[in-house]
Amino acid sequence: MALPAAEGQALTRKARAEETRRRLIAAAVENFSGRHYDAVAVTDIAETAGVAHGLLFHYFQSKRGIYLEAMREAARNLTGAHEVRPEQPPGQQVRQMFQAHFRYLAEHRGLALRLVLGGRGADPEAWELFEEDRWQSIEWVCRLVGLDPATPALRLMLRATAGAVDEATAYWLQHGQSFDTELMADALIDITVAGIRGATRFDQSLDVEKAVALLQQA
Amino acid sequence: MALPAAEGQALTRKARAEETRRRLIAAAVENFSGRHYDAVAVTDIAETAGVAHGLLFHYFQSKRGIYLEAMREAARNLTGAHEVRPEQPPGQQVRQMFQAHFRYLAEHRGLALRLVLGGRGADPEAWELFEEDRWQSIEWVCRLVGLDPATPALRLMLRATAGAVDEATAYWLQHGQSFDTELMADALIDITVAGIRGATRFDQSLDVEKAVALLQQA
Amino acid sequence: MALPAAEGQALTRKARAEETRRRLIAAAVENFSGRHYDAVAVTDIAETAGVAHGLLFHYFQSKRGIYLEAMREAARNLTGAHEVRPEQPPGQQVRQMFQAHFRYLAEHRGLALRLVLGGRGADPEAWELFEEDRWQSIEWVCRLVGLDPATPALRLMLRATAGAVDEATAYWLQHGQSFDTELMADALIDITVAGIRGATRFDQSLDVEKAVALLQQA
Amino acid sequence: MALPAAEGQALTRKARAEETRRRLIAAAVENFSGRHYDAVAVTDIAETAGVAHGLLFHYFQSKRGIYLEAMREAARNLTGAHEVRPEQPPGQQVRQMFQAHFRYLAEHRGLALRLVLGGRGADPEAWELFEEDRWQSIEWVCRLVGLDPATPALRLMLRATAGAVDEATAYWLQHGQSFDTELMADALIDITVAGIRGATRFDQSLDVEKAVALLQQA
DNA sequence: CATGAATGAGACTTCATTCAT
DNA sequence: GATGAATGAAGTCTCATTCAT
Repeated sequence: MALPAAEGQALTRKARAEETRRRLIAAAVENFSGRHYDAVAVTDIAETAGVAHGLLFHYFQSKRGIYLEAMREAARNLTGAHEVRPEQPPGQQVRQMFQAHFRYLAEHRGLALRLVLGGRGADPEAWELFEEDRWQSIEWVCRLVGLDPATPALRLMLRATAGAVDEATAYWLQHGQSFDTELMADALIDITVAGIRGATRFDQSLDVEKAVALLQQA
Repeated sequence: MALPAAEGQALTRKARAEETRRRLIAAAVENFSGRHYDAVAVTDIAETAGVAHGLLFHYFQSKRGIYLEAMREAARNLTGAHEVRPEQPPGQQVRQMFQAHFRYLAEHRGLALRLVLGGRGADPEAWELFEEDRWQSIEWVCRLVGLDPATPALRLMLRATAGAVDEATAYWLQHGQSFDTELMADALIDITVAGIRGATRFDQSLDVEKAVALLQQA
Repeated sequence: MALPAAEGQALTRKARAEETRRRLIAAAVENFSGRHYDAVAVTDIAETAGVAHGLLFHYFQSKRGIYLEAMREAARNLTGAHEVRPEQPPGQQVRQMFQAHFRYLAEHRGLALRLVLGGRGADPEAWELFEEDRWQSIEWVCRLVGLDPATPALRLMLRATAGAVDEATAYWLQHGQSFDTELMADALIDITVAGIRGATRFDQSLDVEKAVALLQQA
Repeated sequence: MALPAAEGQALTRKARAEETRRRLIAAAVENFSGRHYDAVAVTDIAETAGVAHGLLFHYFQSKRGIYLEAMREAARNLTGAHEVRPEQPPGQQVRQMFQAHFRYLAEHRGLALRLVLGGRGADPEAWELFEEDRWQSIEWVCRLVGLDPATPALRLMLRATAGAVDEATAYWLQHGQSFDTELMADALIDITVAGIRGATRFDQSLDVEKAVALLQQA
């Protein structure tokens, strides 16, 4: 009976540590969402989390360490928000994904504008984390509509299309979200279709019409 | 006889000063193209320009001062590179503009990837400078094909389209520029057309077919 | 029946605790032999010993505490290595002591070069521990050959002689131990003799010839 | 007439900077003479010199930078103090060198006990600076009495002898300098002679008697 | 106009030490 | 006895900015 109690205490202690760690990551996401890397001081994060700044080094070794951890966390959350109903037709799923994307970023404005849409200039290593997310979405769409995501021309055009999605999102967030997300999803599918069709200019062996039909099928 | 000599010297001094100033700005563009704001030290710029770092404050008051001046210079150069032949049909002019854009950024890779395509995260104030350029290009296209650039739906979609252009450019620069710029221009015009057409989803009073026809007319 | 069991456990616990303590001291000697005081972190020692660093404070109160304990241990070991056969003639015993000294330090190179021969600059308090050893050796030699170790001139010269022994050892360790230890012992006895004779320059009442004869008698 | 004035001012400015630099080095020597490397804070040195601590990095890049510079300065000064009259017989010159050595270190007690005699444990790199000095002295003595300083056995024994000199100095400094430096010089020459003679134990082809005679010739 | 010496705020990081479990 | 989370002092170093010359 003493043993379970000890175990219980041990768990409590470990759990509390894990909770502290989580608080630090959350504080980091919050701070880095608001200001860029160099403008955020380690002390700020510790203060936000309500712990001594030394603890941050105990858990993450360095400022960059917690930064990347925070970015990974943010990327995981964004990916997690993309869930769609797989039993629906492809066009519907893509539309749902776009809308989920808008919704999540609208709820995390700072994170959206600074980290997700912030651009490669701020921090290439962190950018890569979200870039990987983008490619996974692109490949998911390709598989959904039967296109080979390895085709260079498609990659170019779909990446360009993703840029359109990002800028549309940014514009939307910065102008009071005064556009209907359903219409935005549709309009961005239009652009995606144009991107896919445009790819055939580079690679005339591409057959995209079936994919286009699937995307446009409401 | 003494006066003209003095004037001559004054002119020489002024000219030399102007030359120093220019060297400093060039050095700043070079440095900020390679590393982000906080990673560039004032000393680095002065060293690149071959002057004492104190002089930089004489001309530009602060680090941020020379930074913005350098960004303005870069934006001016990019805009200047967009020149097209106004006697040609609109579609041709847009295509030429795209190609000039690619060409200039390919010749200024660091500036392109960090500053122009670097994203709003790196430095919002600098981002604004290039953002203004983008809007001028968008408005120029609108005027060229008879669209009202004040239409909100058009602004959203054309800004999204510009995002596609930027990401296409970035992808192109990062993958060995292994796509034909003429084809890229055509494919991006396809996307632009899709963007313009997509705008009608938000605003059914829009009539874009004449504009689309002008753009597509090779 | 329960009591003996409890006693057995208590003994086991005490023994295990003692073993942990020993492991910590050994880990401390190892670490301080390789790097100087400030370069060794408490965590390093705990890691080497395979325990939590908090435990170190339970046993030794402070970093300096375990440091001095480790130095004492090292000094004890060095002294312990100096054992000679007391039935032999004095000169032989001194020669044996020198050789034992070489042998022990060769087997504990890090400890030798950093702690024993490291010099008073590194840490005066630790230096004192080994310094005391030296004086005991000096006094042992004096007694062995019938000299009064309290004579100031002798103390000066014999301490100088000990310096020669140390530097000879250091040189030997740093040059591949490529000198025969027997010859080194003889040569250092020569220097010791010169030191003893030199003492008479300061104190003409000294009579050292009998002592010298004892030392030189092979 | 304006030009010389300007030059004069430039010189003044440069000279003042040089003076500041010197003050920093002097402050560093002072601080490092009193406490070991890690116990000295950059701020302490700056405070001693009466300047902002940032200036120290302007001149010496890092704490270690100024440390080594200070050691070099100290080594230079010690070497400079060794001047002897070259027209005198070798034995006399060696005796004079010893005495100059004592005198200089007596006047720089902290530097002597911590840096010169401080030992290799404190900082190997700094130790090397003084070690080089020692070898130069050893080679100077060899040349003076016609010995080949490359002989391994001689190197071993003379380095050991130098250890005797150092410890004699330390003992002397720590016991009120209550021994006549002339007698000390003579006694240490005795030890040196014993060292040189001892070298023949390792290398029987060595002929040292002429050198010994030169050294002993008062 | 030009220099670069001098300043000092502020950043990251390390680490001995404490203490609840 | 043993753990390791948590603390916070202290230190090195960078760098924009000022200013006398």
